[in-house]
Amino acid sequence: MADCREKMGLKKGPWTPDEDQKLLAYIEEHGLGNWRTLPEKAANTHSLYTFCWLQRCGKSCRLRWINYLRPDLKRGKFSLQEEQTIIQLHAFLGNRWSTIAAHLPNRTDNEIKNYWNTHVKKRFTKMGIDPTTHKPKSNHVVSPTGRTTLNHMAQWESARLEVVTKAQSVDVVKAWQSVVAGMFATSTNNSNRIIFGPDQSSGNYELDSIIPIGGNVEDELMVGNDRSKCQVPELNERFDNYMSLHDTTHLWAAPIAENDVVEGFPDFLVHDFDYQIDNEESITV
DNA sequence: AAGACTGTCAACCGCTCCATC
DNA sequence: TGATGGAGCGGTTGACAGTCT
Repeated sequence: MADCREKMGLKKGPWTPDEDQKLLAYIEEHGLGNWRTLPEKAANTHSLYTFCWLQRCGKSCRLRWINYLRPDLKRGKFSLQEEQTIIQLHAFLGNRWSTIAAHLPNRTDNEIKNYWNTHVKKRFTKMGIDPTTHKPKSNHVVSPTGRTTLNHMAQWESARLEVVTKAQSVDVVKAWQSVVAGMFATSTNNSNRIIFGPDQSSGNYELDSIIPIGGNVEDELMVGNDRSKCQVPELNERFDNYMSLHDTTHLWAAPIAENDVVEGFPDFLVHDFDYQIDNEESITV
């Protein structure tokens, strides 16, 4: 494939400012359209910036535009809010970077993916939390009280819960909470609750296209009368993960003993966040 | 000072999805 | 209804910068 492209005279590797200019000029003039034929069109256009051929495949052009040239892109360090949103959404959606990116305005899926892999994933691993499942690793070293690692988790969880309360604009978070609430609701009054339902067109339960519908929890989600089981397998799994974190509350909510350090991790301090979490009192849920 | 190591991120690759014919 | 091709996605790579020894 690459050889074929090279034979066709198409270039790969880092983009030059000149190439960026040509691509921008073309998009400004013609708008976004057929990526595959764009380089040919750009090359044939008698615009100011097309004296030279844009020797890139359409795919490369699309990527360059989406990840770098788009004018609405927000570049630079992720804010605390953004990071927490990513963690929250990842717990629910997994590696669906494009879906996660859709909830972070002006950030690209590639950027989020990179951030996850280079920052968050590493931190989770250090905390003894499996970054894939968001569950504590079973073989992670803990103190004899079993409390310390959980304390770190608790602080992360505390921050996470904070964003749950703050990030009301993130509809997936809201919807997720709605499901969690719905699963344990005993009231018959469901009129104001958001409920997941099948995609209207396909009839499938699709996490990418979660839509609030009216109706009854039992009809749309539950398996028989069992409120602990959802008809969406992936949602069940994610919900289990969510609950597994909460299940530890009775352990880590207890007062922390002094000098309670993680064995084998002397440098593993109160928390290893890049950001500050106020204090340990905030742990209680 | 220099080589080794590590972290970051832009870009690529291969695959799937989906629209069109 | 199957074939085809374009768009988009997620995993991976590699270049480069920064840090360590």
